[in-house]
Amino acid sequence: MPISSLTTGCIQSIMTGTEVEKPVLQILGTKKIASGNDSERYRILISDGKYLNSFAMLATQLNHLQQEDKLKENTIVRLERYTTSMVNKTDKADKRVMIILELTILNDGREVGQKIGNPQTFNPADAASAPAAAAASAPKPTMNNNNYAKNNNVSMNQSINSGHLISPIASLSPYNNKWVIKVRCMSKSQIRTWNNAKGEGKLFSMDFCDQSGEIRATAFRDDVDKYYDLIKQDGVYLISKCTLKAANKQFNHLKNDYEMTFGSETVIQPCEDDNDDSIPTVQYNFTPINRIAEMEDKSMVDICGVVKEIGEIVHITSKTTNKEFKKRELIVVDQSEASIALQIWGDDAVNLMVTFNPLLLLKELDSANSMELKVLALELDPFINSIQIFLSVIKFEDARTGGAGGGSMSTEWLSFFDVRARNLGNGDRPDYFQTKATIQMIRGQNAIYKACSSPDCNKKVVDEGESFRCEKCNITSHTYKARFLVNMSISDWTSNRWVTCFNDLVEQMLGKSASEVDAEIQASAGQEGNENEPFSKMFFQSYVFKLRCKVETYGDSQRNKFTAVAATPLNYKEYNKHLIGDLSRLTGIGKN
DNA sequence: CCCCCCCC
Repeated sequence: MPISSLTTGCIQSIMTGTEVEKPVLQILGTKKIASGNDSERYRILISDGKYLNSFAMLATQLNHLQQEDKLKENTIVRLERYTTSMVNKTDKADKRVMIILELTILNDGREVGQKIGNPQTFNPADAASAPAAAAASAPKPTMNNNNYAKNNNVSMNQSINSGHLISPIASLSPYNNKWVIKVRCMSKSQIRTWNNAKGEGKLFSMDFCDQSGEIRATAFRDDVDKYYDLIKQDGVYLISKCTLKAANKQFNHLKNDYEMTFGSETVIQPCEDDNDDSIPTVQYNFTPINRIAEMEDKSMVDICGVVKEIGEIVHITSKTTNKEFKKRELIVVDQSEASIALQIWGDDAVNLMVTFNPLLLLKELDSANSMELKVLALELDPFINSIQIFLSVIKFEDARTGGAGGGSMSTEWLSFFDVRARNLGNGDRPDYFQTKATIQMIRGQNAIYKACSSPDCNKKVVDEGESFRCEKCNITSHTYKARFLVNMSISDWTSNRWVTCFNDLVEQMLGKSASEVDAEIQASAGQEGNENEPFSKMFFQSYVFKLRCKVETYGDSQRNKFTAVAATPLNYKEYNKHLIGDLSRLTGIGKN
């Protein structure tokens, strides 16, 4: 590879505001800028052979280059994209810094082996006296047609801009409050309230991006009302006068050392053109679903998949905080032919259906061909809105162990033998596992109970003959709601257990509602010994049971109580895949 | 100024 020649003298043009397209420069050094936390930023000493520029920074998305040691001394690079920004220093003149957004390495530092030319530190004061010389020696600098750079020169709305140029997110810091950023909203949270020792209030936060990076912003209290409806996902905004502070990396995974807070001074102006392609849309880095199990707990992943199953909205009351939650679970599959349960909480779970087309999505169940999935996910229009949800950065709970908090499809396969051998059910929290099992026996007696007729209450009522009293709702009604609560003995390949199966699962397995069965039983009242008959359809059916077990104490005896939380009809293709996986793990034969 | 992330 011949050594590339540098764009001699271009630093003068760049640092005085003239844009040079794709300049070729030599790196003479890199330096990590001290920062208060584990996020890094690198300053680069860069040369055009004539001038040195030490006010160049690497956009954080390029940090990997430094970490991979690709920016060694003497390396020659071509800047594919960069931007400059005026940094205001109160005691001195404004200073221009250069932020490198994208570069190509032309020659390795060792290959070049030396500093090219005898570059001198560029001094803007000198430039004023001799501007022509450098421009003449540069190989035809042309105006940079890069959109981002162009935007820097667009005359912005004076009301917020006060004549300042658009700054890249990467240049924001707590020491600089004279800036306007032009950003796209990548995501917006729900409104959340808090109530603690320090007081109460509400907030929402949103993540913004531009070409240089990303940053989180949070609005509190009155600002929530002011801005919540204004900020829309994918919208482009001009924003100024926020407070910056160090980002708390524990909760904020964006690539930025800082995060910002809206205040009374803050000005936000929506841009007319949300399609402005100078401001990037959300960038994804997809992880195949079958790799998630290998990742560290609580890792952040982007996934690209389609919905295989859509759960109902479930209302939950937290046992620790007594707070009400709404949840919906989706099963998502991707090209890796793996699936994972995706939990969607709060209003997101409710609003999901609005843009959802369950028919189209469910169609994938039958033609689960990995090649087709990709095309459908990316190109079928009705998918796009819903798919966006999965494309977003999604936090999966412990997908590996299937223990507390695991998604249903990531639940560990364990036999009843394993469960006993591992002493499961003895912890503070219940244990979850799944096994393929066949229903051997069903206890028909008391398989249906009379539940409170209020829609959200399933509590067993006190039967007062003519009326039914719910002690939870404190109401008495003349009607009740029949619900299943079935005990059945199920057997896997190692052993059998009595498990409790709640209403929805039994209705699903039986294809009949508890009310229908209740009516049948009433109609044939008096016939003894036929209690199991209504359930005969379920006998000897096999399912993949997802089970919860927890040791409970009854008087002075303890018993491991098993409850079915899901029963999926056997999909032999999938189950065989699991068995083949076990075989290859056990024997080392097969997969790599 | 939040920082909770729930449940079966």
